[in-house]
Amino acid sequence: MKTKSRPPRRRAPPQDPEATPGERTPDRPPPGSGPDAAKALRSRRARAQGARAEGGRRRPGPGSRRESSVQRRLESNERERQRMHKLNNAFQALREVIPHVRADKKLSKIETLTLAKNYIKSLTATILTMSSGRLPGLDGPVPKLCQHYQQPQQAARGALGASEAPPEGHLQKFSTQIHSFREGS
DNA sequence: TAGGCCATCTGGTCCT
DNA sequence: AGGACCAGATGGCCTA
Repeated sequence: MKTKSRPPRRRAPPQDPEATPGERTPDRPPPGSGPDAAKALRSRRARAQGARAEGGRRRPGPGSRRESSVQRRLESNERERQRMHKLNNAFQALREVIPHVRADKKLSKIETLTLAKNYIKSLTATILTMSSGRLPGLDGPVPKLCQHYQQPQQAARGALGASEAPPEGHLQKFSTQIHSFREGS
């Protein structure tokens, strides 16, 4: 897909904080309408959505109160932006420690998470394999790691009836995934 | 042009 | 009460 990282984009100028989402694009139906609305109302998300769909624009109070609420919204937007920037920095830090083949191709977020998960699994499997190889004088943290990973996971497998890949399977899966990402699938 | 990915805005809810 | 978190909505950019 993407072959190179893009420069940071600047979004369109901020919307009027008093405008409801439905007002932004008249060509899309307001959220919460349609056959799924009744079911969705039960969830927390849907309740929020429903409130928005009502289009109930709060009557702004006197000028100063309106201004302060606009100000609060802008501050809140800024905090949210900062929060997302921190999240993106964390994603970037994660990308930098995951080995992948195409250094010029920026991993997407979902690719980063998926590769990281399988990378951790493969490293864990490697450690477990090595530590079961009767290394002399090995009584440090590795046997503890063995216990930590083997016991709960076996218990969980038993409980869920799930079939987990053998240790070498993780490495295989990770390597396969790297190559599939390289090929852009 | 469609689809994927992303940044940003937004309002509800949770947490301190 | 105020900030953090969350997820839906929206629109821009890019590639196939």
